[in-house]
Amino acid sequence: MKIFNTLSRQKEEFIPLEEGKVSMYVCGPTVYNLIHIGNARPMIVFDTARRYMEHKGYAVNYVSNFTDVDDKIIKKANEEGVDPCVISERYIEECRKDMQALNVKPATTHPKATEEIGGMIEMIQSLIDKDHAYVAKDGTVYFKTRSFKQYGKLSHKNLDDLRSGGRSLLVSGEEQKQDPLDFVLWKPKKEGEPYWESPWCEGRPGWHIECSVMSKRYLGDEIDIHAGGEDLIFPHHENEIAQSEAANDKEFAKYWMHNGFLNIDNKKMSKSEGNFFTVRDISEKYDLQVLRFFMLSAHYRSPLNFSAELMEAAKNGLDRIVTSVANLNYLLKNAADGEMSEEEQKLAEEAKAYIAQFDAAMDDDFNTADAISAIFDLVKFANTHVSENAGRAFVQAVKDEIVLLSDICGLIVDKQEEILDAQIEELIRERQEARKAKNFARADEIRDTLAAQGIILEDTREGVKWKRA
RNA sequence: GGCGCAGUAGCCAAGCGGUAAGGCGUGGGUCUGCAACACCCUGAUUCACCGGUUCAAAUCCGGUCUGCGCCUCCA
Repeated sequence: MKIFNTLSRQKEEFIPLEEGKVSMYVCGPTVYNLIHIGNARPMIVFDTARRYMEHKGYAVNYVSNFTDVDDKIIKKANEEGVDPCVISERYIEECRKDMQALNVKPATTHPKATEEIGGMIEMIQSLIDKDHAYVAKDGTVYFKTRSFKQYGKLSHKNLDDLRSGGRSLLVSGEEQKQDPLDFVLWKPKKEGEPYWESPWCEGRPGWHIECSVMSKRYLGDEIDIHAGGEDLIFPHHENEIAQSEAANDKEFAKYWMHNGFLNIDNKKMSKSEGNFFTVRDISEKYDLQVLRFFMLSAHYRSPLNFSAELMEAAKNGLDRIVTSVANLNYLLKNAADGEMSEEEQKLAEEAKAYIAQFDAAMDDDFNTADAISAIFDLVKFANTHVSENAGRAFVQAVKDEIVLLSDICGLIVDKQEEILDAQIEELIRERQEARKAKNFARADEIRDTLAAQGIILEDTREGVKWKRA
């Protein structure tokens, strides 16, 4: 299995620290609002990577944090006149709901920054002790960027370039930095802000230190994979490396994975542009499986454009897979028991090639776009070779294969049959009677009535099938 | 200014040295009371452009044009 490593800017063979195990940390959202569809991309993409590694037999220890102390959370809390934790708790809950609808597996651990303050103080102190950090007059603690020789190795920047860059890196109130590139580890509280006691001042942690500490606590000093959006490469991940490696004297993460950005109608998503969508917004119009399918239809490192048309196309594409599985379920009802025929065995063997095709795509830096094409090839195979004459064992085998591959992508394609209420059942029955009597006007009328309720009827050779719009 | 990414059919998107996957859409056909589903057929002599390397290039090298990202909170 190969993974593109931002550190080397190359695909590298994945070799875990410990055989059969993967430790993975994914930077999670700051919970000051409902998550937007841009937040959803890393969640979906890295959840898929996790699922694939689990499919390959790795035990994956997957950690993803919630940043629950931050300026934006405090701002929102002040607006609503509530405690910041009311805001963060609320949006953590909402985020969990969205993740569930997106079929993103809960992480092994979802640490919260505010519950890890002790560890942060400890790490900051050890950085001070090692002369990698210093305390300013007002109690702010800064990381001494120049003290970490490899600073810039992830983002491939060198300190002097950063320095001479077009703008001044000195922000107001930060004149006390020894170097403009130094960044905050701990900052003093301001009026009305939540704070914690520390050896330096009452205050709160800087953003970067959180992830270093949570990763260390739940996964250890060295981990296999650290992932997040590409915008986090600099400065967030660069700073994490500096903190962790300076404090632990070990290589922080072996593989760094970054997903590309999601654009809306070819523009960066932003509230001011009015092209801002939350996951919740999308869920009002689509099953979120469609969003997931859409995001996996491109490579995770490529920029991805989002638009209404593209979502429609994604919906139709996903439907093709779902319909195929529904058909197989249908065939399963009346299929004959017993061994597979010789021809079926041969075909079943042939079908296994699609798994290999899928795996080969995923082994190549999680090429989900290519992997999905293997699923489509399999669907075509099923639609072509599995008929009403097929035996149960064969139908089941093909279905299991589609479901397996879809499941690795986190796509739910085996829809459980819902029980319709009696009234609708009766209408469907009445329509069958009407069709038999060649009263097509009445039959179509019933079909239209049900369609208005979001129930689409399809007449197949085996009988009437229905699905939700 | 520094660092980096991308340009493949109407749209989306793989391929990254051996002669263009897949999906959506379009049009035609089979099936069907009709519709839907499904299946078959329908598409790039060509991969932004110009040079070069090679027996061979969408794939490598150089240049041009266009679009984009990061360098500041941001997935």
